[in-house]
Amino acid sequence: MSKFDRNMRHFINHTEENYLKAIYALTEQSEKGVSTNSIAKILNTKASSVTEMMKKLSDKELVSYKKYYGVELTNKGRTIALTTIRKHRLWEVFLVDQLNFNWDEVHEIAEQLEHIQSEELTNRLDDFLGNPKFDPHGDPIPNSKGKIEDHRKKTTLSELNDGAVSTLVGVSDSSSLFLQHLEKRNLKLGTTIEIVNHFEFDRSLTILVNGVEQNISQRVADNLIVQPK
Amino acid sequence: MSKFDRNMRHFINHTEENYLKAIYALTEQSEKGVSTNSIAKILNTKASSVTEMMKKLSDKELVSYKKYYGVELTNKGRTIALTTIRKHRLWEVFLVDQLNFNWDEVHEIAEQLEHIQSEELTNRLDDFLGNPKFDPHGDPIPNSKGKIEDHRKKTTLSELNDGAVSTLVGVSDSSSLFLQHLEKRNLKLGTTIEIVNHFEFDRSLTILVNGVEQNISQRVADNLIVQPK
DNA sequence: ATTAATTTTTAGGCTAATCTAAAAAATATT
DNA sequence: AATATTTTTTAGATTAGCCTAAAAATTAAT
Repeated sequence: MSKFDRNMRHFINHTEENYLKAIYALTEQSEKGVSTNSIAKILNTKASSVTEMMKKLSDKELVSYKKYYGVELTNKGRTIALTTIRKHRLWEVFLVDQLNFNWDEVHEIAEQLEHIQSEELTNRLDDFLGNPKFDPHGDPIPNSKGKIEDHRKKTTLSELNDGAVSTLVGVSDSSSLFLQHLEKRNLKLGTTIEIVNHFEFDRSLTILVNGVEQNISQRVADNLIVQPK
Repeated sequence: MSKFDRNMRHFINHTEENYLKAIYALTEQSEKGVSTNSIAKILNTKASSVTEMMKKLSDKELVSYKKYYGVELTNKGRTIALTTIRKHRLWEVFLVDQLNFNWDEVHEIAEQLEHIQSEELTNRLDDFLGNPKFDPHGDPIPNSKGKIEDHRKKTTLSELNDGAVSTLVGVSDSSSLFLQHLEKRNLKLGTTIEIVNHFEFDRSLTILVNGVEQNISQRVADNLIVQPK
């Protein structure tokens, strides 16, 4: 095999990256080998197209694929998936933190930016953003080796007990109404929240934010994604 | 024609954007209708491929094309070309100003970033960067309507006369050796330079930068691209 | 354990963008 | 003006990624 051929193996295009990402996402959910149909559904394509692509990715040793028995990522494939996810999430942080996009507006743009190819760019962007560990939706950002360092589970604020201290890392409702509501209450990404107590009556809770106590409804707490400390 | 069809006309992909950019660049150089071969050369493709694409762009009313007589951009086509160039140059500013890339490292990455589709993103990036008028190579950045507002000619510092005041907008030599040299002498993008005098002997010159006089060689002055004020 | 239903794969086409080789038109040369 | 050269276009293939429809394999249901 020529040096050229060997290098070509490393060249992954948009389409392939999207397939690998989809397989990774499905693997997270079910652990088992991923089905052709489930991939097709995520990528808005047909099962026959998926089968064809699986052969290609299998040739490139990015997935292990056995006819009729679903597909799994190889280490190589998983690293590429995680690298793409890393780029996606870093760009989301950029869009929200630096360009003041709302958390719900960034996905589509990040879907494009995640395919930009330059390791140097990704790493500089990472540094520029202060090496964030989570994206605006609270999902962890893999490091430059494609490893997720921080596996702490994220939950909603409403699931934590009195006395729990956590960091706000995301929201599940990203309507501008809700985001504006948060702004008024000084709840920003990265804010530390301590739960003071729950009220039995309506499940509303008192929280401590920047030394100030305030009361929030269960509805709000349900939509706050936090990382327990 | 359905509304769908009309909208589809506005959808331009990577390849088409690159063709439009190439035609724009060639038009700048020669004013005349652009030849099939010259486009092929820029895009590293074959004349036959160009011919085919010209038919397609012509159908979309982005170029006016007559067999054997070269091609010109329509207003629509030129606007798209300029919008792509705007994106390219804004991203170059981002890479150099914010991520500290050298001026010579950014072209390839910007070639990718220029195809990201989101007007909102481009305009926010523009604001984020402080609405720069020139990219790191001294080329003007079109506005959000695809118009170049500032047509001032850029020249090298060595072509200006005593007393001339100008802004450093780029370099022609982008070796790291040269860039490091500039750093030491406090010559950054956007720096105002006043020429105090020329020395006949070796054509070196005394310049005033941030209130401090210094002497620079002709060699250096040749490689500094400036915008006269 | 057969049959029925579902899932997956194969077979055969389609489109966009490219290519090579040959034909046609324009330009240059004698 | 006729011929030679260059440029451009056409004709016919190729590749990646997708599609539909039919066949094959697996899984579920009786």
